[in-house]
Amino acid sequence: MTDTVTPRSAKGVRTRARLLDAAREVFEALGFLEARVSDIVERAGLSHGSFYHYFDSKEQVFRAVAETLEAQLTAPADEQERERERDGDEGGDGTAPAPASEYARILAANRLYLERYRAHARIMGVIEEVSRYDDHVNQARMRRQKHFADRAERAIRRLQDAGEADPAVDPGIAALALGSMVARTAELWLVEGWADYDLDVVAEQVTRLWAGALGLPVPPRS
Amino acid sequence: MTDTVTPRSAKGVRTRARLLDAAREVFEALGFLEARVSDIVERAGLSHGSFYHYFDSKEQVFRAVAETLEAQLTAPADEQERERERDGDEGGDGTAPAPASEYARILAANRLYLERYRAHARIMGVIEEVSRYDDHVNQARMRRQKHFADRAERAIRRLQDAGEADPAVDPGIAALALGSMVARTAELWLVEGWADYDLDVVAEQVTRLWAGALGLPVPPRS
Amino acid sequence: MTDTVTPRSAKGVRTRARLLDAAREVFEALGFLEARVSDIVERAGLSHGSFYHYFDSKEQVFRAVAETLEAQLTAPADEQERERERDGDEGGDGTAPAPASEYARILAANRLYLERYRAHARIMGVIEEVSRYDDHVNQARMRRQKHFADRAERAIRRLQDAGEADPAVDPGIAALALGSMVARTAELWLVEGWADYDLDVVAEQVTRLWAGALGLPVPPRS
Amino acid sequence: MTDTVTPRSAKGVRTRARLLDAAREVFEALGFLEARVSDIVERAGLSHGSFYHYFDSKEQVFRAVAETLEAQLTAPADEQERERERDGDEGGDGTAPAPASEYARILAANRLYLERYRAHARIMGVIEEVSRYDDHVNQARMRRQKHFADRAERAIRRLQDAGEADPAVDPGIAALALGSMVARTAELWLVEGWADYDLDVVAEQVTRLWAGALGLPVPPRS
DNA sequence: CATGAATGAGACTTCATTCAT
DNA sequence: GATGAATGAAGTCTCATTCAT
Repeated sequence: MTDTVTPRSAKGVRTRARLLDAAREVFEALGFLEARVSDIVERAGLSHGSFYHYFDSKEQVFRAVAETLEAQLTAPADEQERERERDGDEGGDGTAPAPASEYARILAANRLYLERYRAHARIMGVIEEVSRYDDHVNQARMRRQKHFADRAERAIRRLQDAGEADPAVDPGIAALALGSMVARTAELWLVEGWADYDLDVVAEQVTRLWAGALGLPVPPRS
Repeated sequence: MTDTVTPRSAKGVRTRARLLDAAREVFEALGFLEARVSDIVERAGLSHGSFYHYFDSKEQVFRAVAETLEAQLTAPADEQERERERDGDEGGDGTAPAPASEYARILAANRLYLERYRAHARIMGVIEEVSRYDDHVNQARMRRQKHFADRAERAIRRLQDAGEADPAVDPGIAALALGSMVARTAELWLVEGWADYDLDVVAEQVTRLWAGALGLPVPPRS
Repeated sequence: MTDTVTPRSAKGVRTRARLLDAAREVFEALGFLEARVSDIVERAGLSHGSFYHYFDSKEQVFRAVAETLEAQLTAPADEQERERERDGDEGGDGTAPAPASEYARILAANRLYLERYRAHARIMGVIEEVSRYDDHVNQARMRRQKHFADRAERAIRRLQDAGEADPAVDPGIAALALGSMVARTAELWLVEGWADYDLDVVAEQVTRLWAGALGLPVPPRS
Repeated sequence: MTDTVTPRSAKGVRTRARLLDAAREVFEALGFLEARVSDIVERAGLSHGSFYHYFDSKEQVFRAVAETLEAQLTAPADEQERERERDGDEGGDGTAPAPASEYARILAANRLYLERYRAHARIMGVIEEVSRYDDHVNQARMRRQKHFADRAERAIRRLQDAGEADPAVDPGIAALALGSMVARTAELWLVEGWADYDLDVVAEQVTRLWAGALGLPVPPRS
């Protein structure tokens, strides 16, 4: 009944990190079920004992991997990401980014989501897998969905109140549906290999659909 | 390596069907991983040997269950379903259904999809699970997605050619995204218990979003 | 507890024969352990039920196959075999066979043994296999060995009494050893593929060794 | 698919050895097919897991057991064995052993083979069994045969060149046949219980036959 | 005579986890 | 902190044989 441990020494911190890295790589390569603790410790160059010194179980190490991801997905954009967003926004003619229209705000959010998803596509696929049979992971996934849905719902209400969005739209259902649209499109495209699209194009298209769905004005053909 | 068998007698047909039914029920109750072959044969009142007389493995029986489902989901609407569609369409005031406007057609398809999904929600959730680690099941799932996406893509092109849908929309991406919207909304709502919505409302809302996304006219608030 | 049956009708006789033939072919192709009753009935174009109508078990059908073989191996030479023996005996110069010298008699017996072994090499290999874990089959094999050993022992005694064979040889041990020599040589050569020898050469060589071992005169280099 | 392991610690070495010993004993008592992995681990006082930590399968542990045996059978005689050889050689009258005549050399080799075979008769019988359906084991057995046959073949050629052995003998076939004689005699005598002979007598007799077969001088009746 | 559906005991094997060093 | 040997529960699958029709 060795209790897992939060490392106290610098060496312990490094060992734990090695295990986490190895775990992520193995899960990416094999999925959760195929991955064995042996694979993880082998890749980390450590022993079984060390693994269980830092983690309770295979499930728990996966949760640790997944939580890191979830945090990264819902974090506010960092400077680098805001930079890329401006680039993607300026269109082909090199003009300055549009002022923060509603459409532009949605586009920025969608781009950010897709970029992050793409950066971690493999492990996102495994999270989709594991969330089907691990409650903890599923709850984390649901929290993320809710996070995006709540934000979207508030935005829709605001736009309806401002007379810009179709008042016949149910903000709750619309937030669920539009978030689902982006999330599953990302999965099918980036995990399942649905087709070989360009990220800018996909971001623009889903944003166009999103805006049109709410009755917001959409830009003409670019 | 005992060869599985296609039943040659009426009794065999019945036994195989009993196993399939039992398997579906067990998978619905326990999910794929938790389900044991013992559970299935116990419920079917048969022996292990009988199971392996008809199926190679737990995987294979699940594929058989899933294929039945996939076929049902993509089949054309039967009379009963068309009946329900007319009921759902007439709104709360008992007026006649709208003539087959584009909106009405999309609504009908979405209602049908959601009704069928709801009728099999449990096993649909398990299919989502298994498709993450079984290639066969995943391919069947992908075929279903493609089936819906192709139909949607053709419809979008037709509408664009007729000058009714936004020509700036990419039909391929839009078909993927809108199909994803409905599919994942169904999953989160009916499998994950996202919220307790009314089917008519959800069908109307996703259809409104779908139509708006393409730039089609949407009805005013009902 | 269906008792096996000695077929009464002509049809039954044919069915049993089909099963025996199929069994021999399957055993030759797969060995005993790998062979399944399913393989046998499939090849015979019959059902499991039919198999157990005529045979008690997989062991028993093998014993039936083996017994047929054993009988053929120990039977006196038929006309055709005596014919071949004369051909092999006459050497390259077409002269008449030598009169029945002792050497010639031993050669004839060894040739006959090797020819029969070669004609059934596959199944002989399987008999060697099965006799290691089936008492019945082993006893049959031992009876065959004893049959040859007894004959050889009597011949050795006779030759010793006639002052032709080395009196220091123990007839019992020599019979065992020389029989073993021919039997295992046949197995290694014809079943294990030890080398690609000519039957006439092998027969001549083992006979030469056999005769020399007993102190009998051997012919000079042919 | 857990990788088996070469023990890294002294304890591991001991455990692996315990398993090997237990396996040999169980195989001797039950034969290969009847032996279960459970029997082996029970006798070793270990768990199933430990077994599969060191061996892939029942087949593999048998191969390890067999390889040890094969090595012992083909090793050069140790001091103790040479001692016994001298004892056996001196005959009943207590005279000194003959100088290393060819006959004496063959006798020494045959005695050694028979003694070793007798010391491991049970497991040798099981090796004969298993080699009929396990390619690895069969190949090891064939290597052993070839080892003895090659040695014999070289000796025969040497004797022929020296004008001592019958030049009409084919060295390859004779080596196969005489090796077969000793090997199968040992099996029938020591495994199948053919008769209750004395080892010295059998060694002397097969050597007498062997020498006579090659046309070498054999000692008169002892 | 023939069919083929049904049986069921039991062996092998995996791998997450524990524990002595 | 680290090692790796040891554990053992649990589940899949095979196939000879039986039996109802």
